Amino acid sequence: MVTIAYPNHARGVRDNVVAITIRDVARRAHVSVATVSRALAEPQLLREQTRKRVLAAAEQLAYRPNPAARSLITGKTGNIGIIVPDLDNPFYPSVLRGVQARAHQSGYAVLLADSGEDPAAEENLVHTMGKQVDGVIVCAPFASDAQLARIARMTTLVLVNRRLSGIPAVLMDVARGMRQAIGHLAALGHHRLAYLSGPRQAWSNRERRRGLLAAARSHRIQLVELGPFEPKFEGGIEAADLAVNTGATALVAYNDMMALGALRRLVARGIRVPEDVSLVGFDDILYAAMCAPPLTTVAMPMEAAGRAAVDLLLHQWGDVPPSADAQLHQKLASTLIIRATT
Amino acid sequence: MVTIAYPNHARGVRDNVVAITIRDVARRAHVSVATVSRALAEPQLLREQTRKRVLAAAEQLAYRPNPAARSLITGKTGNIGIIVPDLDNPFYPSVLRGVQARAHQSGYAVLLADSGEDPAAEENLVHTMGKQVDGVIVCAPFASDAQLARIARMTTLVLVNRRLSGIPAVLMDVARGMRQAIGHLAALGHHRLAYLSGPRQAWSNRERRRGLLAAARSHRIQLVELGPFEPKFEGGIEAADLAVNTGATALVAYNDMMALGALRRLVARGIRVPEDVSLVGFDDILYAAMCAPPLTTVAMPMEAAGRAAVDLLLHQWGDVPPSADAQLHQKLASTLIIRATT
DNA sequence: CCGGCGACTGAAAACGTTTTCATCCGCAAA
DNA sequence: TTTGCGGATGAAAACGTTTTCAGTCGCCGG
Repeated sequence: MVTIAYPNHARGVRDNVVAITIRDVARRAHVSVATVSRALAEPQLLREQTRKRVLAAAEQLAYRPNPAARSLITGKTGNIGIIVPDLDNPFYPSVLRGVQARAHQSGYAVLLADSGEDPAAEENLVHTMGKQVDGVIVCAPFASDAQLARIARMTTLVLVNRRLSGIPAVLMDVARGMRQAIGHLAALGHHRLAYLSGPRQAWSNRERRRGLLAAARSHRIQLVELGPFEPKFEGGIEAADLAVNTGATALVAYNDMMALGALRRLVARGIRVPEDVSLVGFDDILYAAMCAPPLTTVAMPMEAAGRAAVDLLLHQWGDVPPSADAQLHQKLASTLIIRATT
Repeated sequence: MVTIAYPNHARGVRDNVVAITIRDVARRAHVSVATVSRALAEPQLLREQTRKRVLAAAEQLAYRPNPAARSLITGKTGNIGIIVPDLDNPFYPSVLRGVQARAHQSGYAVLLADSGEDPAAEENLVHTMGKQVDGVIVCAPFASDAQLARIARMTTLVLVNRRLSGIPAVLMDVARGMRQAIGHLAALGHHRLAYLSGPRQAWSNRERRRGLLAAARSHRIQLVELGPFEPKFEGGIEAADLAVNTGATALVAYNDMMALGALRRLVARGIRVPEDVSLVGFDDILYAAMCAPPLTTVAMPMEAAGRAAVDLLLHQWGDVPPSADAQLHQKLASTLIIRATT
């Protein structure tokens, strides 16, 4: 009789690997499971000799605690969730990057969800993540205040780019960047500019618009508002077509994607940038520096925002308030980056 | 005596919400916990009357099973992990998007990790994710075969853009796109072209190079290979500078980021694209369509790859072989997208 | 010599599920 | 009437940890 050995991958690969538990380590180190647990979590409670013995045993067996079992009893998961509206917008991968880096650095894993810009989905996702995470970072330009408040009642929450009373948030000081931008434009001699608006309901659009209005007033610059447009390349194209008829000599777009669309459309129509029309974007996504001509834009510290969001979570947990500033709202500065479209 | 009510966020917000368990539901429905469990997992085992009663109770209490407890006993987590080398490269957010969409659709959550292009980190991350996930999707251009094999022994694994015997993978048929690209270039009258190489060790670079060699030979086109360069915008700039001296009339870049860099550099040096030099990229990232002139590129089905990767995981688990093709390696077609740089 | 204290360790409970096994019931077949 | 059987349900074990509580031991002060 011949036994045929199947290649590993024919069956569930790891089925042959019997998971090794805390009990195995205990047995090998001749101690109780409690001692093993302590050796890993609170080494100072153990005699040097015992601790070493346990640690050695754990090492030899390549022991890894089962997170489910641990989570079951501690109520902590060691995970943080992040919900983004649209991974296609380069803005979000950037904050994601910051989140993921800081989280791993603090020993947390990251659960990602893409809401597809649907506020209802956002709330659902939080439900689904529910007990899987210790807290959630939410980028939700479209969710209503009520929805966010409900979410905050279910889990520890940090908002990104959205201010809501009582909920910790990472905000970006658009006013500052906007002042710089308008000042820059005014210095170049522009008197009339058009704002290419993003979605009306988007919190950040309202915020940027507000900053723009204030800055324009103080510089006595005429302001035309166009839109709303889809906050994407296509939206920018559409916006540019409308903008050329307004007599504006400078365009400020809701975000870089739109600015890029506008730029391309203007060039296609034979309008020179920046000679005929100046253009300013928002965000400073990677590609802003890569297009031709490179885009003048107000840089948002996206990665820093991601890190700050994680810090705010840690802070709420009293885990490790890494930067000791106990602010409810963390405000990050935005800066105008002058390139070649102005 | 006056009791001061602290605002919710001053303490752990959800501490006041006592988690409701399967026992609460059982009590309210006047059944045992076993019955509740069955009502949710195997409804057909219960009398209609009982089932309804339990479901109603669960609904009223807004009961959510504790995933940790469930995972502890079933050994399944309902999570899948994905490891990407660099979120800054728009390629990966795109596959991430596909992964996340398909995963959620199948009831799985997604754990994300960014390895920072460090193969050692990749292996570590898999360890860390370990029992947190049921399987892992890995985009690891730099990891060694041995490393990947080790990983495959620890968990269910699917590779993206990397072929390794015995490990399920999602591959992209670069040869096809490459043939189209070279055919296109040949038809335009090019006789001598330069390949702007990406990192030598990167599996996909070797693959693309191989496809290019074959295609060039069959079209009797001279080929100059430059590099390796950093597979980023800056690398493209560097590459362009070198390429202009080779007498090549067409450039094929390892990826779009490099192509974009090259494009910008060529234009900056007064070299007209495509009149003086043609340029072909790889990937079809979002920006490829947005730059000026829009980039001709070989489109990789990134989002589809993400979805396919999840399918391969499901398939290994026998969970729901959604598309019934039981292939070990899923090969997705790449297609030349002709825009304005050729 | 005794009482007590501090340092160290073990036994066992607890976390919230799923799953096995046993029980109960009604009904059809003998 | 008995026997057996299948369907519906419950009791309890099990999953792998952490944590509480109760020891045991050596030593110091009285």
